[in-house]
Amino acid sequence: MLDIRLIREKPDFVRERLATRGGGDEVKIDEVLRVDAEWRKAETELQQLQSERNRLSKEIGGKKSRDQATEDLEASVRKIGGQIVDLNARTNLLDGEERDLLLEIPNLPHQSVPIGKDPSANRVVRSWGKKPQLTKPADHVALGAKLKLFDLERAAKLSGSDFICFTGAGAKLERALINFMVDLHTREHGYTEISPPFLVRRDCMIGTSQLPKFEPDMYGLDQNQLFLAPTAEVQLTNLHHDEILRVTDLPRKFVAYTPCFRREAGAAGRETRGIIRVHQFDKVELVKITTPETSYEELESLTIDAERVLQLLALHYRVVELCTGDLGFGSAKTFDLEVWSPGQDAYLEVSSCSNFEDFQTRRMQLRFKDRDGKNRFCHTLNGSGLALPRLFAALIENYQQPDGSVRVPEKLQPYFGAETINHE
RNA sequence: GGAGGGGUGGCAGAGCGGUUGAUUGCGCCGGUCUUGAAAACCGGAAGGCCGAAAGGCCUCGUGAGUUCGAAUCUCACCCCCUCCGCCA
Repeated sequence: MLDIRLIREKPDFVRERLATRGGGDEVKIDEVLRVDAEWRKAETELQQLQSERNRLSKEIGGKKSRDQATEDLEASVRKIGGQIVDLNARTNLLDGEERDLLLEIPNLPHQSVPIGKDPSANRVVRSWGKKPQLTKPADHVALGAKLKLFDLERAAKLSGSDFICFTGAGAKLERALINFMVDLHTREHGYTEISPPFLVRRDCMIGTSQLPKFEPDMYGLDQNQLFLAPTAEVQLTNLHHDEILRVTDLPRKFVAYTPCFRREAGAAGRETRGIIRVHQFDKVELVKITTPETSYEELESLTIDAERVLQLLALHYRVVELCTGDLGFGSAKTFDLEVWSPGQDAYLEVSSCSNFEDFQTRRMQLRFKDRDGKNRFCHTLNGSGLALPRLFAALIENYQQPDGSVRVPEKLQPYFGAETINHE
């Protein structure tokens, strides 16, 4: 949520920054300002009446204690009371309207973000490793079938299309990757491991800005008013919502492995083959809660923490800085990690590392007391570290051998318990 | 599913119709003392909104009600906890 004061003071600046996203959201600013002006007018009027009531009530109290008549005063207060009720209803209505509008406006891109309409304007900031030399590489679907690593047909029996059922060595590889990543981030990168619930309340989903705008993409349990979390970002970022943290407690760094649930309503055919885009997938997520002063350094280090997974697995990847038009709703700046997929002959997004600045914390009232004793909104960041199905796919494609087996990366062998994955 | 208890400032915990936006303890910040720290002592600070400012307003889970006046009384809702039952 944007700061209403910023919108009041620099509406042109806000409009201009929003326009760089290309979503047309800048037109909402006029509406917000109109409602805000109306609300403030009503609020001021309301406060004057309340002030008057307080003054008269105090006077009544004084007179009563001296046994003096108060009928006239009481009548006046009653009259003011009626006006207050009406005006209060109005300010509440306007206030709610204003908040609803603000909740649907995306974050402002950071000044450093390249301007652009679509992914073609994204900027590759670095790449690591190189593509493996493979002649006619099989893609993960073929490899998975041959080695019986997952079974999409059987998954469909259970849950419908676009679900994965890992099997045998595939299930074990998935589990090995999870443990490998969580251990790495806890032992070497200083994150605290969390194992959160997978169902979350509506207000948490609003806090991290999946709602209200993206409700059609979410799985919800109407009966219980709960949602299946689409990413552990929701749980980890909301851990401290409605709190005032001490500055000495920051930054907080969390890592969690969780399944993630996405309806992806209307997702098109592109990039959906095999296990690349599914309704449920596992992910190891990194979240940081920081002060505003350090959040951009923390974004750099968070990205590097995620990259480290790919480096240790010796997988070629590149880091892409998203342009304004490709930025997620709440993000001010994002680096995507894209791993090389020989089978797709393309790069696959396996992580999205973003700084949300105070966009989420303003929604969820997450603050810290700074060294001057002033309460300020924290900054929040998150990134996958990493998303599993795509990492899985890239891994087996990159490590496939001429004989049809898959070699297990050295660092993963202690977790997997073998050096290769062979035919049964 | 059944029965009960409770939601107050960073935390714990008083207050139960009128200078109580709130006693106190812990924690926190500043100071004195100390080589430094601890202890002790003194002092400071709830959150938010409107306003250029002066100042004003709101908030004791949320909303409505009673009242001249509500943290305090009534009702509804939300949330948390305990016990019993069922269950992994």
